[in-house]
Amino acid sequence: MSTTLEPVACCAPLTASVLSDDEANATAELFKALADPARVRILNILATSGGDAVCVCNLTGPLELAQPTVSHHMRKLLDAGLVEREQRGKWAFFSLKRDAVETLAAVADLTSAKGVTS
Amino acid sequence: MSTTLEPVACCAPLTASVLSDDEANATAELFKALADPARVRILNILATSGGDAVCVCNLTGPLELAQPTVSHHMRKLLDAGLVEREQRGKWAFFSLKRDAVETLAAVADLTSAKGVTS
DNA sequence: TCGATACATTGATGACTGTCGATATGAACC
DNA sequence: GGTTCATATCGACAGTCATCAATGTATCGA
Repeated sequence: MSTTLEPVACCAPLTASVLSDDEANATAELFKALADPARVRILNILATSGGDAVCVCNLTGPLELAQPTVSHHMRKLLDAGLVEREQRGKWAFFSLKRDAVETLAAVADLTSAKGVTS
Repeated sequence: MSTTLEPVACCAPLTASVLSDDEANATAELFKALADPARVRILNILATSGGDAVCVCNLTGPLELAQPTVSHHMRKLLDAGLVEREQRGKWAFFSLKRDAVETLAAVADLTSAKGVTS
């Protein structure tokens, strides 16, 4: 009965499907955009603003960060496709991009149990 | 009619609830654990292995990374609470931690529309 | 006990990232 | 046109991170 309990070699063929480089990179990039407390707070503010766009001057205060820093973070979120930018006069308004957030939720689920879906 | 279209000041009171430092940091830490292509692939391999634990020697191959590097990534995932470690003789087997993945999915949803529940 | 194997840890290095002051851009108002 | 205000970009700095060679630790087989 020692055969099944302690395999001589653990390195089985590993039939699991491995993500392609592009898929893994894209997923990591998406998570990188969220891997910072300031950006997490920004997205939370946007999410809890009832769908309305928020201008940068409304973010520097709660975040306690300098204006260039906030601008830097907004660019990251913009590049990741998580937010949208809309110019209103002097002000730049940002809002959550719905489909991107759905993608995020999907990827989070993908991490848990995808790759075997039919 | 110019009053409502272009506000003199955009900086409204901003009633949105701001995440606490601890909450934002914890969320960012969780995403940091996923902000790397290698770790994304590792989780995907663990997820697609049908719930069975996978040993490190099954990871170095597909990941094309040196053994210390894989060990480094496993520690990150372990610290984030995303995986569990089980020693079987010489081998270290890792498996996905179910509740942690559920937390991840919850946080991903939190980012989209929490703070107004109830 | 000895050698081999699997994995973790250390130390070093190169690359990336968050932060902010200074400056540039651009729109609104006089 | 000139001034003011909101935002973006640049440049610099400090801190973090991914990577791997070398080494340490622990387990198994002989």
